[in-house]
Amino acid sequence: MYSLAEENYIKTIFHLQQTKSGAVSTNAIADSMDTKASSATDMVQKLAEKKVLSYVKYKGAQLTEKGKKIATRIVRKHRLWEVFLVDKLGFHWDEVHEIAEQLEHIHSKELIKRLDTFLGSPAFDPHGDPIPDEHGNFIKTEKKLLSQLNKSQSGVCVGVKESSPEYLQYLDKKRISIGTKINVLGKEFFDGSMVIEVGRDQFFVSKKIADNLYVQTT
Amino acid sequence: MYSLAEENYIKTIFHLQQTKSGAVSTNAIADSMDTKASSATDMVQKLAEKKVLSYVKYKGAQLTEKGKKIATRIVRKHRLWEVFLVDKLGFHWDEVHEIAEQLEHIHSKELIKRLDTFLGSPAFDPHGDPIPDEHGNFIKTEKKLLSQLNKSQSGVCVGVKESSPEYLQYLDKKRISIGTKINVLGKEFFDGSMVIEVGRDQFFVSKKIADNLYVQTT
DNA sequence: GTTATTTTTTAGCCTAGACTAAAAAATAGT
DNA sequence: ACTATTTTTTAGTCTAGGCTAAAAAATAAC
Repeated sequence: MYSLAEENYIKTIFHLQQTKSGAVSTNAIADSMDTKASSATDMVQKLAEKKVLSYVKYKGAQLTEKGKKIATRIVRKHRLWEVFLVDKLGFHWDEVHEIAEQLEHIHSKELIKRLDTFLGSPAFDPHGDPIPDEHGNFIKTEKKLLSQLNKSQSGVCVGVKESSPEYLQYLDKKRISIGTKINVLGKEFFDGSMVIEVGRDQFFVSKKIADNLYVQTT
Repeated sequence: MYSLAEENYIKTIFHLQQTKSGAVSTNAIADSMDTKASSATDMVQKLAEKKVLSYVKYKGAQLTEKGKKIATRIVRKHRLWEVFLVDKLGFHWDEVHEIAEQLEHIHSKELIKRLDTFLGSPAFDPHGDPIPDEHGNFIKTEKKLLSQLNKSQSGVCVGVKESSPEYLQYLDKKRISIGTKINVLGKEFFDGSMVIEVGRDQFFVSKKIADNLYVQTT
C-alpha cells in the first residue's frame, strides 16, 4: 500500500512522462506538484528503492512497469469518479477535478469494480479522457486541438484544455459538449480563426477558442 | 479544515460520549482508536486549543458545540456513503464500514448535498442508524435489542450489533432485513429464548440471536 | 489516613514529508 | 575549452502524529 504522498508523486510522474518522452526531471515533478525540488528528489529516491521507478542521479526518473500499473489504477479511479460526479450527481464537468483528486485515493478493489459496473463501464471521462480498464490498458485516442484541424476536416468534441467558467459558458451557448460533432468549413491562416459547423449552425471561432477544445479525429 | 487524524479523534470522542455520559477519558479514546494514551493526551490538548473540546487534566474531554458539529458532519457523510454503497452499488451491509471510513473524510459540502439528494435524503443508514441532517440534527430513535422486548411487543428491524457473515446469512435465510417487522409471540425467561413472528412465519430464536438484532419500537 | 495500584501526563525520541541553504553536477555562453 | 549559470542533490531543520519510559495525580485497599 502506498501513502497519499507516494500516490500523488506516482500519478504526477505518470502524467509528465505522457507528454514529454524520456526521463522526468525532479524539477518538473516539483513544479507540477507545487513543492520544492529537494522534496521531489527525496521521494524519487524512496520510490526507486521500492522499484516503482528507475532513477539515475541528475538524469531524472522513469516509472517501471510496476509504477505504471499503480499510476493507471489511480487514473482509472479518478476518471470513474469524475463520471459518477457528472452523470449521477449532476456536477458540471469543470467542478469535479478537485473532488476526484480526493476520491482517487480511496482503497478498495471491490468498490471500483462495482462503481465501474454501476456507471456502465464508461470508456471516457467527462473531459473526454480515456479511462484505463482494470488491467491498465488505455484506448489510445487521436486527440487534437480544434485549431490543429484544417478545412473540411471534422472531429468529435472530447474535452477542453483550460476550462474557465467563461469558456464553458461560451460552449454551452454554442451547444458544444462532449460528443458534439464539429466540421471545419474554413480556416484563415493569417490568424488561425475558423468557420465551423455544429449541428445545423455555422459560425466563426477565434484561434483562442479553437486552441482550447480537444477533438477526436477518426 | 481538520486533518485526517483530528477528524478521527473527534469522531471517536463523539461516539464515546454517546454511550457513556460525562467526560471521555484519554484511555478510553486510545483504546477505541488502537493508539496509546500518551498520543491521545497530545491530541486532546491540541483539540482543546482549537476549541473543539473542553479538557481538564486528569478528568477527560468533552466536545464543545463546535466539536459536535464537526462530528455529526462526519457521521452524516459516513452514513450517506454507506447508503450509497448498499443501495446503489449493491454491497452487503456488513461490507461497507471500512470503505465508508475512508469516504467520510472527503471534503466537499456540495458533494454531500448532491449525494444526499441522489440517494433520496435517507433518514437511516443500512445498519439502521439515523443519518443527521445538514444542521447536525439526529432523529432520536428508540433502538433496542430484540432480546429486550417482551411477549406481545413488536419492533422493526433497524440493524445488527455484531455482524458476522454467519449471522447475516442466518438473517437472510429467515428473511429478516432492515424494515422487517417482528412480533414477539413468546419469551422464555429461563434462557431468554423467544418465539417470534416474521411475515407469516413463526419460529424459535435463541438469546444469542436476539442479542444481536436491533429493533425500533414505536 | 496512609500505602498500593491504576490512570494520566510529561519528557524525550522516531518517521514521513515538507522546507532552506549550500555543495555538486550539468549545461550554456563566449 | 573555460567560465557562468542553471539544475539537482545533500545536509540539516521543522511539524504532525505516533511511540516508550518515567513522573505525577487520582483512586483503591487496608
